[in-house]
Amino acid sequence: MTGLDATPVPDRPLGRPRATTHDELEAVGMDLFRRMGYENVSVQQISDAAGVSRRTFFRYFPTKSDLPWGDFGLEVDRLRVTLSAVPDHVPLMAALRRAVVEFNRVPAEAVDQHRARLGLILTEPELIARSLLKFQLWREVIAEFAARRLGMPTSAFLPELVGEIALSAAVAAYRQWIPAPTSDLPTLIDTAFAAILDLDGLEHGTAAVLAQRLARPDGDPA
Amino acid sequence: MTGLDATPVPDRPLGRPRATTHDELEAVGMDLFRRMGYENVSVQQISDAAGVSRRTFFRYFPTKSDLPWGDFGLEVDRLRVTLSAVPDHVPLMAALRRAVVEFNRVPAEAVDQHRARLGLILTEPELIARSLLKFQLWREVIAEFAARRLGMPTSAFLPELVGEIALSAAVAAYRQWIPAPTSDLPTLIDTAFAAILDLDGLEHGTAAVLAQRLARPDGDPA
DNA sequence: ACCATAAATGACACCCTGTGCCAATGCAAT
DNA sequence: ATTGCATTGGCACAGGGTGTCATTTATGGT
Repeated sequence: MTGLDATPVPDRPLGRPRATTHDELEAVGMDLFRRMGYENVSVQQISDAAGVSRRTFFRYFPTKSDLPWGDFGLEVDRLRVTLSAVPDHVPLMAALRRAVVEFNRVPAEAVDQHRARLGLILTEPELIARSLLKFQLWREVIAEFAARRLGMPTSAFLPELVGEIALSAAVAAYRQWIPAPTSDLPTLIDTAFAAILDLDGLEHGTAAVLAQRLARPDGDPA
Repeated sequence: MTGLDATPVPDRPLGRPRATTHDELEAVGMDLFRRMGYENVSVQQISDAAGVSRRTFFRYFPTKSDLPWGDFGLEVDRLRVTLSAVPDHVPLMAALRRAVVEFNRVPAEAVDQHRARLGLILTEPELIARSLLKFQLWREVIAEFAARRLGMPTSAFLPELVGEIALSAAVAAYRQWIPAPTSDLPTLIDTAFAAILDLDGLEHGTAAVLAQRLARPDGDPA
């Protein structure tokens, strides 16, 4: 050290260097899950494949079922930021619709990986169970926004209901998207919101219109 | 037995008599949960308290987290029967609204117990997780009905979405009802449906009307 | 009375997840 | 070299859940 340049936070401040990363464990784990099925892979196997002890795995992920979720907290923050930037003149449901649609727009090259992730999450029973816990954060962000708009506390009935509804739209769209490689997730979600905003119309022709919209190749002339 | 009456299926056809029942295990378990907290009670403790081996517990319930659900499959069947009896001229959402409201009407003397159950289910993380699996059956029944009405397969987008929406209404209502001993569950659920059917109106006065409706003591002059 | 049959129980062994605890490791600064 | 420190790995342990098998407790026939 020549002692001139100040490196107050030199990326590894102190102590023994890490033996792995969240990303590596996640990659190794997802690979094993895809090849052998989620419940046929033990944490021991993942740890071995990553060259790390079982104990260390649990220092990076609180649970085996957290693996497929990546850093979901960050994603949720992204949604919160998006919503906080919405101008006041945009109606509540329109704002949510747009925000949720954009939240689920993934780069073309990441689509397959994302589908695999969600497919696992909404297929494997243990992960389905876990998803409700994870999505609580997401719902909370929606509820906060609705609460601001309606002038109520976040925990009030209507904000929480709006959070549930938005999540319903997303999850229903996920379920359709996962097994259909040609479908477009943002379009599905937008359609879900359209349906929700005209539930009473479904029996009177709206359903047919929406179904036709989904049948089109990709463009979304709404 | 004087030996005259024919009993072709005498309730216990053969073999060693059962040492316990679902109801007994459930009662014993729920009592322990209430006094010590769900996660502080082991299956061993429940089994001991019921005078049965741990192994036998798992012959009656597949999981510790299934205990608070009673015979949910039967409840779901009840909902299915209700819906199948709805005349064709009743609009889709009106039928669901009514059916879900009635499904959640419990006799006055069972209210406290039911609240305790749901409170546990929607409070304890492990049980929250389990709830999604359980409610899948419930959602499926709603989706079946919507599918019939819309002339689509049950697994189509819109029927599944309607199932999600109905569940949202119920769950949001549960969450408000649990910590509020004076609130009325059917009224909350009915209000949730009212809100869902007029989401765009929430910002323009509907929210206030609904909130006021809930503030009233009990009667439901809709 | 006796014996076959059948269903449920209990005991045991086992694997897995998740956690607390502590000594060993590897790197940086002194 | 020594010290400081975060991370690792090993170990023991509680608890959930499952497969297996001998044992128990009834019924029904002879």
